Amino acid sequence: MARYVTKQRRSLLGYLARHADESLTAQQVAADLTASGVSVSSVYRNLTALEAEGKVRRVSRSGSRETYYQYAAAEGCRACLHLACKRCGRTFHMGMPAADALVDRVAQEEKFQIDREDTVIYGVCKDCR
Amino acid sequence: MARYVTKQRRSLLGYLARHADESLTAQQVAADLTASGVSVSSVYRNLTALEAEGKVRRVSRSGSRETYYQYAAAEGCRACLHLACKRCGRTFHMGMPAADALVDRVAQEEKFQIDREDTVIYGVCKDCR
DNA sequence: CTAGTTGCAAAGAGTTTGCATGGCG
DNA sequence: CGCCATGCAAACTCTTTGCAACTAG
Repeated sequence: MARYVTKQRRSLLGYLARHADESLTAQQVAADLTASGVSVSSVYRNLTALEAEGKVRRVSRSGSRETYYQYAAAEGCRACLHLACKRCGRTFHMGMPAADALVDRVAQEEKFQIDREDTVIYGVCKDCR
Repeated sequence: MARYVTKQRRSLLGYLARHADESLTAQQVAADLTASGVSVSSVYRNLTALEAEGKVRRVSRSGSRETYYQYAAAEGCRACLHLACKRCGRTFHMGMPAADALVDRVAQEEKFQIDREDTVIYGVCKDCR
């Protein structure tokens, strides 16, 4: 339970917010924040804490060995599906109507209940094509 | 690079085929095959080789730190989307019509080109609800 | 016979943890 | 002040690699 607002935690949140639409490895975050005077262990510990709090999401790119972290900014973020570009690494939000339609359709046709929070759809965004 | 059919490779393929609808960590595979006289390094090396050959897919479950491997059996497997149950770990194939519709819709509405091979949709299957 | 493979053990990479110190409330 | 959080380094876990022996073709 993170009760204290330490400067390290603030640094991390600030950093994540500034990279809200990217997915970063713990390594990258640690490397960048170490320069700002935050220890590696603090980065890991806070990342874990924030994930438990739901403020950060842990995604994983296929083909890569590392785990990626991503700021779970907005509230509505939890209700929409995410599209991750394999080229630029940015994340996009799928429009609600489209997302709803998809979830409903799969539920009906495949009898499979999609978990919006955990699902990340990979592909190539319009800018990278 | 010509490939030899060694007993280790055969063991691995057999094992994977027997667990075709599950996703397993390299660890699990290694542990089980070690008992059958296959060394850990061979498991890793063959898993990597098979992934390069496209016979095995590397997926990753959100919330988990490890990488999961899964047998990419059928050919048509490459063209359809995958649904992974978070409860039982099994993988299902999304019917082609539904998958096509989804890919097309996202391409149109979001201008995002989905990569069917890399995308794994998480949720709960009908048996686990 | 030749080149791909294997096992083992040592080396790496990434992440976690114990403990004394430091800082928020 | 009491407690949680931080740093640092050691500990760990998972995966990769060097090398000599081995084997499929």
